[in-house]
Amino acid sequence: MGHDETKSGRITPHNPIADDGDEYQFCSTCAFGAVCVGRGLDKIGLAELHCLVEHVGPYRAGESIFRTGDRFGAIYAVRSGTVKTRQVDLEGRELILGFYLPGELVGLNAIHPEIYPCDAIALDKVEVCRFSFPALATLAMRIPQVQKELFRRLSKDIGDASVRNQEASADERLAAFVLDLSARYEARGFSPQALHLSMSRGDIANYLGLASETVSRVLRRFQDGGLLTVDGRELTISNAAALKDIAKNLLHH
Amino acid sequence: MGHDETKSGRITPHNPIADDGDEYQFCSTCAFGAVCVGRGLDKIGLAELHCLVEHVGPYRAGESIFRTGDRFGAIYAVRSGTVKTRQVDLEGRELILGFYLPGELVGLNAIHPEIYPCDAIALDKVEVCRFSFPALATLAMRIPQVQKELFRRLSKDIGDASVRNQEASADERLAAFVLDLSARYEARGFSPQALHLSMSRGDIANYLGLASETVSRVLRRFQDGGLLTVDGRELTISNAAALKDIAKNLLHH
DNA sequence: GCAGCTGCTTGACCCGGGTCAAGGCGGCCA
DNA sequence: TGGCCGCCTTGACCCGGGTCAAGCAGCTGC
Repeated sequence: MGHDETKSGRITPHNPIADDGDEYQFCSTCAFGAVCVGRGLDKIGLAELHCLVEHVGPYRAGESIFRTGDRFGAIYAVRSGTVKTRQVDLEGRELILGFYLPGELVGLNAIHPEIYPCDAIALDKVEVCRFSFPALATLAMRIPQVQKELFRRLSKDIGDASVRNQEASADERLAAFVLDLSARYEARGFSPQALHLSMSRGDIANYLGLASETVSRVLRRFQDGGLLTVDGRELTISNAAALKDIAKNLLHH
Repeated sequence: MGHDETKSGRITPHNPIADDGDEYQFCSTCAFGAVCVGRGLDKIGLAELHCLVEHVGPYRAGESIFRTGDRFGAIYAVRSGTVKTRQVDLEGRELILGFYLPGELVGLNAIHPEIYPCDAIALDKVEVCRFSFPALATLAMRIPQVQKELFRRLSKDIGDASVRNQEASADERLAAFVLDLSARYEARGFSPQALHLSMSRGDIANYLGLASETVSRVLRRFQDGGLLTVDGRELTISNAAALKDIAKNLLHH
């Protein structure tokens, strides 16, 4: 990590901010940054991103990062832990919109209404990076990769949301949910087989449009069929191929 | 279109592009332009948008504007007619993602995969404006309103897509669908009471996750209850308040 | 005119999964 | 250590809406 790669004509070897190692270290733990690095954002761009980011947290399970109706000012990248977003309808029923793992962006759906349309709630100990949206938009005017990355992330969320709209059996939904989580963990360097479910069965059910009893029953059936093992909130996938076959119509890969 | 514009020092008084009336006329019929005007895009910005837009069509009912797997290069604004987007799954079943009325943007979900993830199909005679996305992104780097409008539209589509994910009864879905169409027509200057459904019952059913028989039955029930009148594909809303009450949990306004 | 087709409507039946209810299993605090 | 509370599981029952099937209305072409 302590390696300094002086590109072009850098001449301030002792300046900590000039230490690329530190930059990368910072960004390898900060999700959005990591993506930018991966996608070719250069070191100067990275440094600028670095300047406008603000570390927030840790939040404890149950605490809100933002709430419905708050004025929109920033998007958040999850650094550690898991966040859920939810709406509460007129009758007080909860509707889970999504779960966000480290490296994922929360709040993109608030740009349009300029008000957060949902609550973002920590499911466990959570740390986030806060990106002031006006500042980010301004940076995007100067750095094409930043703009491109924002467009890409926004577009991706549209696609992801539409996939969920499909009518599908409980088995298909759950298989797809498990595989989706697995792939997202894997993309972040975690094991794709052994996953920890930070959310309750009730949250999963709500998110998938099922009853929590159904989630229990289907998981048991999957376990009896040798597709996976569940022990409380620890889940181990043992036959990914079979799960993929069940979920094939929902996989957007 | 044969107009040439010299930006910054404008010195060509007889140049048709300098005629603001023409510009606005153009954009009042071109959906995206209209929005830009409404949101304060200045005349110079408008002229630049004008340059990169390309009129395409008319398409006849059933023709594709783009197809699944085509390389992403542009987004489309509907000028007239109605467009549906759909995916076809492995078993050949269709899944309707959305319907697009004049003034609405199609193709935003293709930015991320860089491949159109769905087909866009004309439901009747359709004309569109084609915006080269690279060109639009470049313009967005220079004109904040263009960038902002793109972010806004992308964000809005995320919110709209998530709303549909809710579990809801057939009555709620249909009431919300009718009211949504009504509001979108009204926003474009059409009557909010008397709507023409360009899509088949099957398409509506598919979009809402219902069977077409159910759509028929619910519409009949609504008609018997005096909420609306249906005659083939002509629909007249007679009791919007009652519909809103049925759909209240799905209305995102 | 009639045939044929496609989209819509209506009825009869049935099943996936929601609901209700009764435990079981931890985890936390006194 | 015990009692409580939240989460999870499992069983029994039931209903909304899907499916199947039959008829109907409007359109196009011969």
